[in-house]
Amino acid sequence: MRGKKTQKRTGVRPGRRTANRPRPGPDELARIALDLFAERHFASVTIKDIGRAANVNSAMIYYYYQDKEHLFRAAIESAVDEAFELFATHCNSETHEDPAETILAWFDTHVALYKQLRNVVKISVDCKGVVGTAPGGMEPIKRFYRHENEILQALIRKGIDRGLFHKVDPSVVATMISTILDGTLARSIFLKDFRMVETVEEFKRSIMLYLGYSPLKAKAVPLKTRRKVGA
Amino acid sequence: MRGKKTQKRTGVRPGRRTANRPRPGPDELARIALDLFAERHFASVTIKDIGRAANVNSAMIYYYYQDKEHLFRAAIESAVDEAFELFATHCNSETHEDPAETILAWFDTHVALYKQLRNVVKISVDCKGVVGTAPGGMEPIKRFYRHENEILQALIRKGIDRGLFHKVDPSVVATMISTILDGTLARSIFLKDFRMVETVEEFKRSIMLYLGYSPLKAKAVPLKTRRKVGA
Amino acid sequence: MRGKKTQKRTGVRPGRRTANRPRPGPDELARIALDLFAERHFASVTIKDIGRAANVNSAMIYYYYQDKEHLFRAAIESAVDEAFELFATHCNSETHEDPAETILAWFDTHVALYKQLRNVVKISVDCKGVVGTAPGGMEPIKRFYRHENEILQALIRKGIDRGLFHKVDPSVVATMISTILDGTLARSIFLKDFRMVETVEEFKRSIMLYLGYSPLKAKAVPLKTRRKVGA
Amino acid sequence: MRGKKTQKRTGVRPGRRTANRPRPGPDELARIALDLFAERHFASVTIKDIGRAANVNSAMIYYYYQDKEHLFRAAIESAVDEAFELFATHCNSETHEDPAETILAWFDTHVALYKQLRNVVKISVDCKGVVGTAPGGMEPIKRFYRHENEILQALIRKGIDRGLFHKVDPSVVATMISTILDGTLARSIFLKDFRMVETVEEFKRSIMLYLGYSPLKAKAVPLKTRRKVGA
DNA sequence: TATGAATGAGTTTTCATTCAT
DNA sequence: AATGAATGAAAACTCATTCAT
Repeated sequence: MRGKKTQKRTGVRPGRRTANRPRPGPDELARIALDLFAERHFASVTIKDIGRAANVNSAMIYYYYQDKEHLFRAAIESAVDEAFELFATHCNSETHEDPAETILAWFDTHVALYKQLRNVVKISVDCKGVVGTAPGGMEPIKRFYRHENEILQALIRKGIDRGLFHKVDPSVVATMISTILDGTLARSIFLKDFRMVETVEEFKRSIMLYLGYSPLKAKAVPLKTRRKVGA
Repeated sequence: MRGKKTQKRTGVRPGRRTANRPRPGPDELARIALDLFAERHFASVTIKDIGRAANVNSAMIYYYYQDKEHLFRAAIESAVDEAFELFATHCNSETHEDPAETILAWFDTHVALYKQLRNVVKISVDCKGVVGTAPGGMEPIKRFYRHENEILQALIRKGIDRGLFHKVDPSVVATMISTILDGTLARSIFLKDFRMVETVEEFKRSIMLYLGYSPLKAKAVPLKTRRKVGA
Repeated sequence: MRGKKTQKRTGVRPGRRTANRPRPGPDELARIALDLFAERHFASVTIKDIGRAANVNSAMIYYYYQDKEHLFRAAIESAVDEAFELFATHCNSETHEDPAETILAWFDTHVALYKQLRNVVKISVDCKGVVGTAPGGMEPIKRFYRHENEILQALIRKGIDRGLFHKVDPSVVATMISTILDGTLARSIFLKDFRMVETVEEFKRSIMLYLGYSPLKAKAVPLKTRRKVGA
Repeated sequence: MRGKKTQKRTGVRPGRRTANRPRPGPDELARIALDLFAERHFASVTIKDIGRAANVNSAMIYYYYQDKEHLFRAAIESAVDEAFELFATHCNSETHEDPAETILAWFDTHVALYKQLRNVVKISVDCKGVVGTAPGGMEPIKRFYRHENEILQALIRKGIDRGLFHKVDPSVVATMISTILDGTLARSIFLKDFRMVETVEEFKRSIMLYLGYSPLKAKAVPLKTRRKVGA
């Protein structure tokens, strides 16, 4: 009991790490964990798995995070943040005059980046089972969908204002689009033979039809920079 | 595979604790397990949980099932079977002449029974993480979606044949509907404030629009050859 | 992930135990744990230690006890019960007419059985640090000391009633005796060279002096008509 | 052994965070650790706890102490030293001519300072479980009790010499007093409703009775400086 | 001196699974 | 069929201790 614990342990001693590669901090950890949580499930991913994936001693995880669950929450936030960044990038790069085009590009973005975006869906589905009824547990999820909704609503409102779309309820249509994309991402999780591109292409058409949008109307409006008039 | 043979359906059997309720056989077990798996997750549900929920000694589960994973597979099948039954019931009760009406009723069925039907979505999302790459692991899921697709395709084809719908690709539209419903069910899992009824109502409108369906056309069709037209 | 868990583990399989010796139930477990807790400390005793001492797989402890702390509580109760039994045996066997003799025998009992009785003291000292402020955590301890106090008070009252003792406050003297015995037992824990027998002998003398008891008085009184002789 | 050499007592030293408070040296560390060890238990107190309590990076503890156990030993010594200081203060301030008064004051000191003094008891009880059979592990404890015994013996001998006390065995009575005080301190640890003042008051009376002391005898002796004739 | 980061060796606890009866 | 008891394997989490800086 006494001296036994004092003995120098042979072999590798703690406290080294000879600068192999940039050691992951809490954020990298969360991002790495996200991938695992999205692929398997909170309960199926072990702390050691995460440590291994991050090339970190698994005890380090507790240095940054109180808990596996706290890490999970950080991972959710990470997923949401990542999605927000994608959205931001999208909104900046795709500054079409025509809101319809932006919406269509929105669909395309989901197709192109479905691997990242479906993480949000996967984690959302798991989330309740993990955080239970803990206060604020579902917050990031809600935040994500609220944000997405706002973006879409704004676009729809813009289209209506310009007389490009029917006078639909922007909130409802935004939810429809979001729901369609959720369904698309969900499917891509569990159905290997899901023809995402093809299906999304039809969804685009369907939504435009629903909005009463025709490229003709858009063309009628004289605008300076107009690229890619919807195929 | 699921051990139906072993199950005695002969009502109350002799024994000590007969008074309480008939001992659950493998099928009941799978159904009970399904609820738990759908609510939490494969890895978060213990065999004892299932035993407790089924009022059965957890060792008994191994009498019927080789494995927790085998039970899971049975649970999936159970979910799929249950969904199929709902479909069958739906198809029989809702024998509308007009395929559009049947499709619309299809949406309504999902709204009405979303609690059962979303189990399929939830379990589908989890499935890959549980059965991994095991052969046949995803079979029931695939079967489910194939079946749903067939039903929907048949209806769409019928509509096209009767000139009620545009000449769309039945397979694609079936997938669209299915995807929309998946999105709807998925959302209902993790978004408490999802306005399912409202949203689905618009989806119905949107799909009908996409199919080029108007009630007028349907009424225009003469009534004589209208009994039991499709199967 | 799939079949790996199904594989038959070679070597010893769970579920046997070929009737070597009577397997300890929860009570034996608590008693065995008591010895370890009394010797070391709650936090220094591992569940494996207890399992080893009881010749039981340490997971079995969780079959009977929710928790290490619950086991500790059971161990306290076990210590208290054991002490109560000793007290009961003592009271039955030592039915002296003279309460002074019973009190003196009480000291002797502590000397004779100090190894068991000091467990109560040791565990009492540790207790607060383990159960914290949990409700009812200190209950058994309190119960023990209340019980001891009642026994001693009754004896003192008897002595006073018979005119053998001064009119002291029975409650206070009972506490004094109890405190002396605690001190004695505590010392025996950490001082190897503590001369318990000798010291207790003097304590006996001291207490009798304090009570104003002399064997002469006791003997002087004829045994039948012994009611309230002294003033 | 305890690293007193290393400690700078030169008030505030230069450095960054000087403003807050002087960095604790090994002695302060030991004293702070003592409080924690006395309140919880060696094994329940982490090095980080101690660092936090001392407002020091826990790694610094290893700068002063080889080991957690070494720190514990220093804490014991600290407790013993602290008690010795109290004793010394007591002996100096309470220089009664009459040894009985000094002994009575001794009891009072314990009542007044029980919070510090019971640390010794608590740690003594824990000690064996921590240092095991390590050589010299129990030394400070033994030293403490030997010292206390000497003080008390000297007083008793003085009383006997002056004809104030019966011719008792000074060693035994010293042990009795010490044991009573241990019992008192021990109780105060685990029994909230222990009436210490009241009980100790009776112990004082009891011991004086045992010693055959009466204030009258004391008064009979002419003495130059006599303050505070026992109230 | 000081400190943040790192680590190996536990410790408690859980659980699928099996066996004797 | 049924069940209580048993077990090995792991998982989450802790912590004394050490190292680079």
